[in-house]
Amino acid sequence: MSISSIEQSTGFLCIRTARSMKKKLDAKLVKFKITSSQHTVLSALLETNGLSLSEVGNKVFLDKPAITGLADRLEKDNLVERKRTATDRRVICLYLTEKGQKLLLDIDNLANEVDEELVSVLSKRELHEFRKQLNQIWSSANGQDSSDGE
Amino acid sequence: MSISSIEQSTGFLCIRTARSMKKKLDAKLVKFKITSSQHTVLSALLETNGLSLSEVGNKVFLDKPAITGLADRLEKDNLVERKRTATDRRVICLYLTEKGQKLLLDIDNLANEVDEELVSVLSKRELHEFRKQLNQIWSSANGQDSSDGE
DNA sequence: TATAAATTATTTGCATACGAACTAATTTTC
DNA sequence: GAAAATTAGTTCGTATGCAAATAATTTATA
Repeated sequence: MSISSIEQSTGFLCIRTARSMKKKLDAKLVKFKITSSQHTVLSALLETNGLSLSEVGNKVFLDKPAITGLADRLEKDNLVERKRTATDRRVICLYLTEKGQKLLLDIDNLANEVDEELVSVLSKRELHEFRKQLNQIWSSANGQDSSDGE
Repeated sequence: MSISSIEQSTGFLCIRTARSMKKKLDAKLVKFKITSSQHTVLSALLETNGLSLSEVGNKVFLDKPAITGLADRLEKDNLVERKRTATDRRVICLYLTEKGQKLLLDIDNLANEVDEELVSVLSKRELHEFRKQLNQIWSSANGQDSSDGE
């Protein structure tokens, strides 16, 4: 009978750390009146301006309803724009507005700084390892790897 | 001028991985009709049955409103019980019910299995490093002492 | 001792997230 | 060419999380 303490669970540790990181990111972004989740969507669009909502979801790994909500709020603030495609009228593409592009460029440096600050306790080698392990876990949880079907 | 892609952000990677882990944990727990967040609260009480809501919050690192909500839902399902303390009538303590204790013992092994499964892509050494780094980042972000007893 | 300050839990308001069900549009099948 | 299946996005219900404001109670202090 193992009666595990919470800290023994790696899942708990990871969720706790992620929550903490998100909190810091949000705190830094609040002066720009966007959240970290919104920032990831904007960033995805900076790479490729004009993505369908589904494509955005695949990039930031969020479900459709979450993207719809994020797009709603970003559109309300005039940071993105919805445009229905002519060729396939089911598809709605998201585009950064002028305001959105400008905001994103302003934020870009800050976002990197915050990110570096968060992991500043790790050495370069450790950080490299850490990122690799995060990706390994994530890939196995989302790839065709996991032996436990369903 | 770095125009960072999302994957370059360690914060994003960690949040994404944590979300993925939480999703798996929740999927495994759904047959017991509790969520991973609720499970952490129950686990905290298994260690010490009878904690004030604030103490629970400190254990699982959630704010008071979150604990209030979790306690509401757990109480609704008769898994915990609220009792106001006589000595300090501001304090409300949470206790596991019979049902809660039983459920938690049933789950305990499963929770460990899921957790191990999630990190099964890492070697023992990597897992040790990974957990250490999670704790380092979390500690520095929360101004805690980075003395992880393990 | 009167009252200001601190503490504990709750409430309120906002923003995520997820699953299920729904609508609209397109593609596939027969 | 019409029914069926598929796809894209939205809506709805539930559960988190957080910040700020409230209420109740206790402690500190002038």
